[in-house]
Parts: sequence; C-alpha cells; structure tokens
Amino acid sequence: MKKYIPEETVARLPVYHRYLLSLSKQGVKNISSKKLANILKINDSQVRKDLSYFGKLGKQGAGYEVNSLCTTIAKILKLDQAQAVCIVGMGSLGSALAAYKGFGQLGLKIAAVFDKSENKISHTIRGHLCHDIAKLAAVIKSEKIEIALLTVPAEAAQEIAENLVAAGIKAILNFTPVKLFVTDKVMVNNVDLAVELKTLSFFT
Amino acid sequence: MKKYIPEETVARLPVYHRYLLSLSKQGVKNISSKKLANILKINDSQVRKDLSYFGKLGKQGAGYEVNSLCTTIAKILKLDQAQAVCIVGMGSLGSALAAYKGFGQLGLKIAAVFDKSENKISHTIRGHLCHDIAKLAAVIKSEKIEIALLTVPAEAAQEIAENLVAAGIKAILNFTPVKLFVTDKVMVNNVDLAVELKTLSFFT
DNA sequence: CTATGTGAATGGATTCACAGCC
DNA sequence: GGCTGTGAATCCATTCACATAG
Repeated sequence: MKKYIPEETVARLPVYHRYLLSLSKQGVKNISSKKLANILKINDSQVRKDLSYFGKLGKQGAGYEVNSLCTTIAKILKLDQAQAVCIVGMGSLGSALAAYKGFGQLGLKIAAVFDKSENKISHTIRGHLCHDIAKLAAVIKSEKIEIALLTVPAEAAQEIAENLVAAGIKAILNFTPVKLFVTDKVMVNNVDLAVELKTLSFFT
Repeated sequence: MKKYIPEETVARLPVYHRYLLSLSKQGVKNISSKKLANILKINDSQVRKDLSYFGKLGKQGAGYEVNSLCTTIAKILKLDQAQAVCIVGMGSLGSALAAYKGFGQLGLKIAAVFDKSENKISHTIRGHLCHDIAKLAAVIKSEKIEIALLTVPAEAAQEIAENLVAAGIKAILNFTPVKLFVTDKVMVNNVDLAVELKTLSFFT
C-alpha cells in the first residue's frame, strides 16, 4: 500500500470495475493482468501497477480472482456506500442529470437539487424537490452531502463554488466552462463539452 | 512551427480562446503570458510554449495582441469553418445534445442525427430529421461529415464505431462507457460520466 | 512453467532559466 | 525595464524486465 496514488490510476479503477463486473456475471473466476490489459487496450504492467497501489491483490501463477477484485475496487471507490450528491443549477443540463438513472449503480444518491429561480424553487423536478440556492449550506450539512454537480451559468460558477466549499463539499464535478479557484483540499473534475468538441475538430 | 503538437496543448487552446474572447469584448488590447497564466491557474511558460507551437505570436516586451491571437486560435481550431457533425443514437443523451445551442459558436453544425428505432426514423427530434442508422455511410458522405457524437447503448458502440470509421469519419466523441478499438488515424475522445463520478467519490 | 509485484528505464509534458528583442 | 521563445532540467506516468511466489 503506497501513500500517493496517481489520479490516472484512480480514473482507471471504474473501467476495471465495469469489466470485472461483466466477467463476474459470465461466471469467469480468474483473470490475468495480461488478459485484462488486452481487452482494455492498455499495457499489462499498467494493470498490475495500478492494482498494486491497493495491496497484493493477485496470486502469482494464477492471476486475479474476479469476484474479490471486483468487491475490493467497489470498496475503494465507495460504490457500496450510497454517498449523497447534489445538483446545483436546474437548467437543461442539470435537469437532464437529475433524470440520469445510473447514480444508484455508482453508489450515489441525489440528496438535493438547487436553483435560484422562483418558478423552480419548491417545485419537483424529475422527482426531486428543488431547494432555494440560498439554502445551499444548510441543506448540504443536514443531508451530509460531500459531492456537488455544478451546472449553473458560467457567471455564477466561481461564487457558488466558494459557497459549496464553505458548506463543506469535498468534490465538485464542474460542468461550467469556468476554471474554478478553490482550496486544493477540494477535488474538482471538469466536464467541458466545448473543449472536447473543439479539440476534436483540430484533429480532423 | 513544430511538427508534433501535444494533445494537452490542443485541449488548452479552447480555454485560451474563450478567455481571449471575453478580454476582447472588454476592450483589452494586449495581455502577457503571465497574466493569462494567472487567470487560468497555470504556469506562464506553459502558455508561451503552447502558443509557440503555432508560430511567434507574441511581441517581446509587449505580450500578445488579444484580437489577433483570438483570431489565430479560432483558425487553428477551425471555429470559422462550420464543420459538419452528426449525433448517432437519439436516446435521452443524444436528444439533449441535439438541443444544445452552443454548436454554432464552436464552428460546428449538426448535419444529421441517427437512430435505429422505427418510431424515431423520419421524425423530427429537437429540430433535426432523424435518419435510419442503416443509412449512416450514405448520409455521412453526402453531408461531408467528419465528426460524430456517439450516444448509442454500450452493446452497439463498437460495431457502430467501425461503421463510422468505414464511412470516413475522422473524429469520434464517445459518450458510451466502451473503449473503442479503431484505427489510430481516427481521433477518439471519451466523455464518461460514470468514470468522472466514481473517480470523485474516491477523493472524498 | 505461469503470472504477480516492483525497481529501473523510458518517454513525454511541465517548469525553469535565460538569451534575445522591444 | 518588460516579456517572449526555447533549450535544459525536472517531474511524473508508463513500460520494461526480472526476481519471486505459487
């Protein structure tokens, strides 16, 4: 078990988990790093090094036991814990996310959604009661929310991010095109469709 | 002008462009790599190195001229060209993307949308006539489409990606959780919400 | 003999540091 | 003085290669 784990490694864990789950359903008992790597089109020592950050999970000569590895990764990623998340900003993207069925499988639960608009507050959107964004801190604390999906307009992003941090949020998935400036104790991941699309068009 | 440009550099260009555009609107004439870097929370020599891949764009002692740099980046990213894109798979995500207003600003135009379902084909979805996915190749060729957004179910992803490549697509933005196996002449970028969310929950 | 776990080597992006120009 | 452009140095993830275990 190492102290420092590269973010790239953590980002591959969900991929390993997804494939191990399907192997498990197919009744496969064991798999080698080489086979796993071939399927995922990566290097086999990458698989071994990634997994070794979390202990000696395999058996020399035999490979990795599918079910137990799957469970171990699920624990590492806290897929067994039903973590509370909130969605801040109920525009078209926020609403679409609120309707996303996959949260449960990911060990996540939408515990609150927020907007500042009068005609959304206190209404139910995609099955979730919309709170006034002014009550962000109170709801985040009472619901013990640690992860926020930020889907507000760009102009509001930085200020609301600061409110989220002050309220005790530990991680933000930022869908706005703004580079958020927050303490590095808070993890920020960015999903920026415009960047993805523009980058692609360079390569055509 | 160098031969090889790191993908990371290309991914930062849209970010530079977005900020330069807002500076331009504010009437700012010049900016130094240091100021730009401070705003974007990156290193100033990173900014200079990135830009230097595309020529000597700045002036020593004076920095970069905002408007001309903005235009130069727009050209590099082909934002001035109205490239044709298609969306393959008109489920909830595909439909949400079809409704996205930002394509025009990005120099992109939705030239076609596809689905295989009888009750979508030949219907108009979010203002776009839905084509039969069986006619993928013909429409891609006639509309000169080079970029595809892939929003089909996971099971179908690899097969359809192969069809897209065969039809002459140059870049795929892959929203499915499947690692696509295609010739490396085709650029593939992945947007995987499940990976983003699971990665975040590790860090809480 | 098979396959893991890991130190060493590699490769590529980031950062430093400074020569050169305004 | 101020600031760019860039070779050199550094940092860090990936890959290699092998000692070790089953």
